[in-house]
Amino acid sequence: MAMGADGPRKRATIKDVAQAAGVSPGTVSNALSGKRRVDSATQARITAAIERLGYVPNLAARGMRTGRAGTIAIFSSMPTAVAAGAARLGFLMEIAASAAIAALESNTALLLVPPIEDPVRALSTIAFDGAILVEPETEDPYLSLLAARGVPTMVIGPATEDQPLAVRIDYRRMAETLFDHLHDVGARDILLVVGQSGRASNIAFREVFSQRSTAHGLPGQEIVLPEAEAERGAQAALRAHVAEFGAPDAVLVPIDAMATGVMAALRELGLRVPGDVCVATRYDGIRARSESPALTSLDLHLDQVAELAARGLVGALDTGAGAMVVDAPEPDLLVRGSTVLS
Amino acid sequence: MAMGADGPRKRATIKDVAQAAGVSPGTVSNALSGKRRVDSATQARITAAIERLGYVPNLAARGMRTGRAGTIAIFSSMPTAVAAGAARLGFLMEIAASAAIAALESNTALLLVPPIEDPVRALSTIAFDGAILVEPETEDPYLSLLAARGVPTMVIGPATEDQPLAVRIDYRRMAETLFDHLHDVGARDILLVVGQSGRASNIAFREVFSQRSTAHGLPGQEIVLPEAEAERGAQAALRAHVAEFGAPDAVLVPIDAMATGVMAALRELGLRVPGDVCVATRYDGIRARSESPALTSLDLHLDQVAELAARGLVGALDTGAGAMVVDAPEPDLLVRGSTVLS
DNA sequence: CATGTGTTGTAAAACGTTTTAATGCACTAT
DNA sequence: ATAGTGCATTAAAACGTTTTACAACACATG
Repeated sequence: MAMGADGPRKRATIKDVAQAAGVSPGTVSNALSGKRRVDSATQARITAAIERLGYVPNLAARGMRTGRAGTIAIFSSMPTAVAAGAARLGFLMEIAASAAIAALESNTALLLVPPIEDPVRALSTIAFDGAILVEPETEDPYLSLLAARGVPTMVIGPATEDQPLAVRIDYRRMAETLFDHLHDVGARDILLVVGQSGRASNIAFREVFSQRSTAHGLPGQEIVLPEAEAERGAQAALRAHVAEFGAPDAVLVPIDAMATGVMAALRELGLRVPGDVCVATRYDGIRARSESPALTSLDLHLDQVAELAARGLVGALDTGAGAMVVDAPEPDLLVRGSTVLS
Repeated sequence: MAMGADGPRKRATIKDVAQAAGVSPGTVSNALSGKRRVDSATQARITAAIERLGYVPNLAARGMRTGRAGTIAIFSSMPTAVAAGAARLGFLMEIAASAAIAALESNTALLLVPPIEDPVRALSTIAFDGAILVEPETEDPYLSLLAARGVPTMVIGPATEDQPLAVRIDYRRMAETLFDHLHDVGARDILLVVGQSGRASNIAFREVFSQRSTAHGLPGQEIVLPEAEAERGAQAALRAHVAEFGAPDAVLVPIDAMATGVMAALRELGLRVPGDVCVATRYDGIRARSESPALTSLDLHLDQVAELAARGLVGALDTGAGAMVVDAPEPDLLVRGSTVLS
């Protein structure tokens, strides 16, 4: 000791505080956490010492002892979550922003985990107590990994029986709202353009579309595409469809990247929106808004959804409660220029 | 021990692995980290044991020993960062998304820390090795807190002498590019609408605007507003300005929320964009794109900026290098319908 | 007086890793 | 033979908390 001069002062520890306040480390710990009463006089001495020494708890040490990291992670396996440019700001980021706020109010920080090639490595590199998983697939790799590791996981997505923590999204309701709007504005030859993967939202949209079409006695044609080349694929597919069958009255295209492709194809073909063809999509994101005309879509109330998810997860972690399933708020229709002349 | 049945199996520790492989914990640690050579035979036994026991390192324990949390945090004190709804997806989130990807490639996770009332609490609740600070103010509370705590902090923002880690943003260049574009499309009576706070970007825009206006012999009027009520304030101020001075040829309004207000006021006054008045803003975000016509703005290459910042910070943490200052890529003009008829 | 009860405080163990200094061991060079 | 040199490994000491079991004391109760 007595290391002389002005080297980078080592950070004060709880021991230093204890010594300065003339108590034991355990007492300081109790004073800090409030887990046990400490005499108000000692309490005062301790807070004074903390102040004077500029003590900041070592969170790693605390975490090792308590087994809590004080963080939750947000994941998504959606390939679109990592789209380029400003479109990167989609669904996932909108939820993340709100979840971060809600989490921080519970003294928990949010880890942003982008989709990467090697989920396993991510999970063993990053310390977190629980996870929020956005729109898991049917056999989602993250979900099974997290389950195997026993990490409490809050799913934002489809309702499943065996998922104890969830904010349930009603994709059928979305499909119904959009379909009915198109029908209301007079569309009869409605075309569905939808993703191929087994995601719940694709399935729900196809089911509802088919049911509603049958019920109204409409043709109900659909184009099913792989999600990967969403924009380009949708553009080409729509072009081909119009060439073969002529133009529909309306296109219902839940995935916004595909909606961009659809709009491009319609422009290319000289078809007017909404004069010749109406278009509606699901997520009111930057893509829907940057189109001209802007696309009719849904307000999914993602801020509320995120808050429910974050609070629910943190609550479950704190109380040890195993299950908490709530429904997302009902989506509201946002009528824009792509279905109604402004 | 011998606790009978099937309780929730305790997670395997490095000791268990060591025992199973017939070596000491230290050797397992070395095998894991690669910090020292271990014989390939023992290496194999160890990896086998890890596999068999499903061992996952306890990151808190590791962190305590190494003093590294394996995370970096991203902050911003910008009030606009927490705007409501989809507008929440601004600048900050766009940077965060890209930074998260870059960080994860270096085995570092990104903590999303929204602006809150009590920064001090956030800093002692959350464990992180370094920070990315977006657009700090002149006397930024976060910056001084982080500095006081000795946390390496990468600033994305204005160039300052004493900041060792930075991705420098050239706000003057942005102002010049936008002003010159407005001048090029024929605007002569250009109005600047800008924020009141001491943020570098406000200062740069005012300086450049004044210099350029003088150089060209233009009136160069400006409206300076508090950032808080950006949208409403800009709308009212522009209305008043037009009432007093008549309509300008063009409005240069760097803050996108204010640009929204300006557009609203122009609509209200029955002025056509770009026929009567051109409008340009700085950040090509959701607001700029959702306007009709969409607003001419700048591509700031935020993905590259974020990558530079994240990599630079992680590099500095790893190597202990104290300084790393780089320039952000030059912004590119995005000409849209608000300055040129499409 | 003996016993119980509640309140503050303490000492020491534990959490699971990494790192340091030391140990054996095989081999080479003197 | 002796010393020197690497190499692979180990034992044990940290890292800074929280928690457990216990002690000391004051006070009330029988």
